[in-house]
Amino acid sequence: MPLRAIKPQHETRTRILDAAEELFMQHGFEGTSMRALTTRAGVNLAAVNYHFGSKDALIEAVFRRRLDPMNAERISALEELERPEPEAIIRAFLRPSLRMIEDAKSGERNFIRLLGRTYTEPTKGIRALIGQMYAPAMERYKNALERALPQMPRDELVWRMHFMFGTLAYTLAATDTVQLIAGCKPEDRYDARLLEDRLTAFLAAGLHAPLTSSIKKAA
Amino acid sequence: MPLRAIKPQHETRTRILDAAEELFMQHGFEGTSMRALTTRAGVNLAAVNYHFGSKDALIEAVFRRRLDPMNAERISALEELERPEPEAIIRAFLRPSLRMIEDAKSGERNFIRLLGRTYTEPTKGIRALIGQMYAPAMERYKNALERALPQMPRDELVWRMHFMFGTLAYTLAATDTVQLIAGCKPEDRYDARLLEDRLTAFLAAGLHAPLTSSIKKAA
DNA sequence: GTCTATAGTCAGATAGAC
DNA sequence: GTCTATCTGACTATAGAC
Repeated sequence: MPLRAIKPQHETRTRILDAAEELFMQHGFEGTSMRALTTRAGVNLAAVNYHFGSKDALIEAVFRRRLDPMNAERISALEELERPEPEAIIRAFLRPSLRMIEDAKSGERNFIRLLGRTYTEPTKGIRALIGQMYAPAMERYKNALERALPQMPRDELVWRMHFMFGTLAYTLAATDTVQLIAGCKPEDRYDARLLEDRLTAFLAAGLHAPLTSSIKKAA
Repeated sequence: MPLRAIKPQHETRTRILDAAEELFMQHGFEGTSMRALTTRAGVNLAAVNYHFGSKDALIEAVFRRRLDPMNAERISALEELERPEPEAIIRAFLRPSLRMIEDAKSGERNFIRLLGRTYTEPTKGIRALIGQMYAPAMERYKNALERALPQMPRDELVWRMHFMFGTLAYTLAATDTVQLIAGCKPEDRYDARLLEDRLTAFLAAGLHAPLTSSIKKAA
């Protein structure tokens, strides 16, 4: 049997998802037309509506394809930790997303940047969707950090998790053209291991920051 | 002379800018039509083109109105520091933007959320514009932190500034509907002073985080 | 400076042949 | 499943009266 006979079951779907990932990342959801998208994918204009039903449903599919496995990986990485200390928990959370920036060949790098941008997406529906997909992993990580840091007021922990999440989101979304602070070594940007070390050092220190009197008072 | 005779010089301009701030925040740039915008502002459809020339020029004006004064404030706050230690530098940077979230009456709160979102905006022109407006303040803060932390490798400092910036951006952009981590006290969200304390504690600790061997090796 | 009316373009979606 | 052709609506921008 010739190899060519094994044709991907949904090649057109995949081509559309890959093109959508790239163009949504570059131009945003509203800025990407169905025409541009189907042209890039090399498929017919009507294919998106045939396979996904609508542009909105395509957006949802783009996130589901990668986000559900990524969060499943986060959950299993957390469960496999023998000694769930804060630093290890942070690394377990960071790794699945950082690994994607190294993969320039498949669209994972596109996706991870798109994701970083979408945390602050204006459209309500998309935010709700993302929140829903993250919820199970978030709940477990929150519980794990509460156990690892029993002395931390719960409100303050939630804020610090927000801060950690923001740092990751921004780091993932940043592109070569966003250089608010000049002087970044471009080659370090795609070194997931080094970035993980940098982020972990920064975030673990922030998580352990001493509680000032105003913070204690608010708790 | 009746008070009503004192009419703001460019009332229409201001109404447009306020409406743009709000709608851009809610629906993004592409998602906000001139029709929706002028209707909300209570002005004629043609007014945007008359006063600003185009939709793009309006977007630029929205940012210039608040960002230029905000960064000027950052620069003067930095220059007024007697002992420029890291924590004081961080506070000087955070304060002008956090103060805006308390002001629910004028559009400043809208603006600051819009700004948080725009750091990761896909459109190249807008990113370049924002970068340009930030450049003078960024350069000075970078220099101040380099002097305050002489033992820190320059590359690592630049990364940590990126992380700090991301944390701030995400915190500003987050709305009531974005609740990736459940359990945030809503009333704390608009307390700028408490938020400044929380952010400063977290960021200062991150900035001082010990350098791991992999980070030292990369420097 | 403000308005109406409209030009000119492009969007997302679909009907129906193959 | 894939295609062409096309519908309907919305968009930005502008011309020209007041």
